[in-house]
Amino acid sequence: MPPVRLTERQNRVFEHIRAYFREHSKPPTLKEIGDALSIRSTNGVSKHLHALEQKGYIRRIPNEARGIALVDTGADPYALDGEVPSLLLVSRTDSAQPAKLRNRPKGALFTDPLFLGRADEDACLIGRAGDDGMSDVGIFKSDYLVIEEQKWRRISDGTTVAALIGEALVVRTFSFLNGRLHLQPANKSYSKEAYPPRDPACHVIGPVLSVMRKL
Amino acid sequence: MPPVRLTERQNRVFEHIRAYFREHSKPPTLKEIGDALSIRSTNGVSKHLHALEQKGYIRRIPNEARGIALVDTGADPYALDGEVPSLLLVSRTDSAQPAKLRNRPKGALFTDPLFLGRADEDACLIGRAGDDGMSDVGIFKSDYLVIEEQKWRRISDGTTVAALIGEALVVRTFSFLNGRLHLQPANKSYSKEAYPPRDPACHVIGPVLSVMRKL
DNA sequence: TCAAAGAGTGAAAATCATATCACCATACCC
DNA sequence: GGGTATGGTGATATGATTTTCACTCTTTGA
Repeated sequence: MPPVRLTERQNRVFEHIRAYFREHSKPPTLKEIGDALSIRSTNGVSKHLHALEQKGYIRRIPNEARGIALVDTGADPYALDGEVPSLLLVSRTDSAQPAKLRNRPKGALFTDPLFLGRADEDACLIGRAGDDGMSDVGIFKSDYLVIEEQKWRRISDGTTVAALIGEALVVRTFSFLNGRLHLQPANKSYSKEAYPPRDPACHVIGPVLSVMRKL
Repeated sequence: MPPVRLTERQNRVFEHIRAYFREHSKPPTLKEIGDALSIRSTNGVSKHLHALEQKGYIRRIPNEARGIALVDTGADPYALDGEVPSLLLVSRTDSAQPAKLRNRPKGALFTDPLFLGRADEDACLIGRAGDDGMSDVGIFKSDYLVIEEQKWRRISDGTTVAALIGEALVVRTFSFLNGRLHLQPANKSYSKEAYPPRDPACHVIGPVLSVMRKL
């Protein structure tokens, strides 16, 4: 069934919710909607929301503060313009799906060949450090990392690598001992971890070639 | 002030907020964060949020349900037009002849506009850190530094700057007090120095915009 | 004309969320 | 040993927000 038409007033309410979302990245309260549209009673607003929900424009979560969700089917802002990227800046990826690493890039950064060393440009990508586990060696959360994608078998012990652990991209010192991948943080307040090969909770992307930080 | 480092626990809280945002398009409540991280008291969560706010990772809106906002650190959609900026890599220069800084460059590095921020490309150059005076904040000897040339009078106190002291190019925290230029290292084993303006032994080049390191 | 449906008021009740208090424990540094 | 930072528990107070109830008014279509 096609979405039912909105009355003029209902459309105003709906548009205000979208505008509020754009500005605050969260839903408004009933009172805030009322203030904006000069509706003094939250109940008046509540009835509009009920109508919008019936007509399929929003979803409500009962008894929850700001429990309004847009049912948006619209196209997401794929702001990315396909330029001449040097290295892909990869987005958050789950360790269970490492193949998706290059899927939805956040962008691309021009990178001088100096920072790639001898590595093949096409094997390199850029990620951002997800924690401060290596802050003792000067690699901090959100630093930009030039990573050379490489199978863990070819990485020698003691190499600084980037790895996905769950949804986080972290930097660690790599070693392979007793049939397990060891990821050692430099910072002792972080804990050392070891995983069996092919554990979906852990994917070693490859050596970190360079680190870049915007101050 | 560069963003202060997060503890492992604080990082977990921060990452959970981001994950919640991705999934629900709105901020979580204190209780929801607590449930996810096994913190039974909302006060425990509250303290984490306070720390995250102090360190500049989030912003809180007092007395508001879900009053958490992520401080925009995302890749700036700086849809820059033209070429890839190529910055001069300067060579050793004596502080008494700062005008010679660009004279016999060692080379040039392609540098993504992201690392220049709003600075004018032509005012920027690249130098290499000459000592470990800022190793405590993750800037090490021989790191590549993107420096915006700027007169010291226009630099505000607390800015991280590059300066020539004798023949060495060093990174320090700048301040101007009692008619003297103060250069404060982050590392305690280095000594703080102060110079009168126009002392040939010291030339402040300008703010350090970015740091890059080949591993 | 009369009954829905839309739009709204005002207030109280119920629940959701945040803020604040006191107190405990561990680690680390001087 | 004392001070500070971190990471907690649990209770309670104070707001913030949503729900519900009773009632009014106008528009609209059969």
